[in-house]
Amino acid sequence: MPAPADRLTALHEGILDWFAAHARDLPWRDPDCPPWGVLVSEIMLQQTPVVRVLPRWRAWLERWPTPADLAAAPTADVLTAWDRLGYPRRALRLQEAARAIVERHGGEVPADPAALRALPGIGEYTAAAVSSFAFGIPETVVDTNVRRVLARALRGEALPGRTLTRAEMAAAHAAMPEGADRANAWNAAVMELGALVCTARSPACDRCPVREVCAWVAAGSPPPEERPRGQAWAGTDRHVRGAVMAAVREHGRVPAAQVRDAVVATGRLGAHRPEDAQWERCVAGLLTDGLLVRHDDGALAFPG
DNA sequence: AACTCGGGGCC
DNA sequence: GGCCCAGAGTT
Repeated sequence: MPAPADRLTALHEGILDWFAAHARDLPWRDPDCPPWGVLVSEIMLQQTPVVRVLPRWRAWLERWPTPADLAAAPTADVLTAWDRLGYPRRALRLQEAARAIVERHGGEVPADPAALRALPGIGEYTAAAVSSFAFGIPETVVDTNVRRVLARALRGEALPGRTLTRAEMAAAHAAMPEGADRANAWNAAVMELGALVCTARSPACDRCPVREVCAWVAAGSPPPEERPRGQAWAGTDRHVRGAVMAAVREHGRVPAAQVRDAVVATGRLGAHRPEDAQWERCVAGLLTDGLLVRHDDGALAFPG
């Protein structure tokens, strides 16, 4: 196994060359894609796989090609267009961000990571990603793919820890190659390697360009440690909230007396039948979150 | 640091 | 059925 500095050099060459040959042809990577398209893609890709984002992203950019277009749209249209991408509050934040871009930045997506970070729904990852991918500013981009690739290649760990630490960010920054162009390519390349080869469950090490210098492979590819159970799904508030949103998407407006029947009729609840308290908690939460409004007659609908 | 917040496809 | 996915915001 090489010394750390040599390993880093080998990783740079191996991953950058691999990316040049194997990168997916994603529309938001097109040099002609405007920063707005990159921003929309990053929001949609938060916790949602590429294959599900692609069709929604195309329709979105065609319908709202600039921040000003989205800022002026009825929020109900925005939520409907979000469709089933999940976490619909992201759609609200994206429209709020578009309005802030119009008000604070003259309608142009800002390049500065701090200005991006100040927009609704944009955290440390997304701010860095937009700066790097849309504007060529070599910020340190660390998503779940980057965390996993670096955990394996540099530290020999099967999977990264539960939360991103400052030490991990510093290590990711230190691992970047010199030069803005190479650093920006590196950001995309490590993510792509994690998405296509160095995957969470069944990494394709036989196709990996850097298996010779990977600390995890060198250690014999030890299995990950037991991790605490993730959130359950069936019957949770998230499940019920999603079904309520689906009912409103399908009908546009759901009379108060028909809410439960309409939601059950979506088929999304399976066999689960919420208790009164859960119905009320979920609808109240959606109203509080601004994802629904209640009309004077009690009917539920999307806002605006 | 731990929690909530969708949804679908795959093992 | 559990697990994972280009995370963010709140507590």
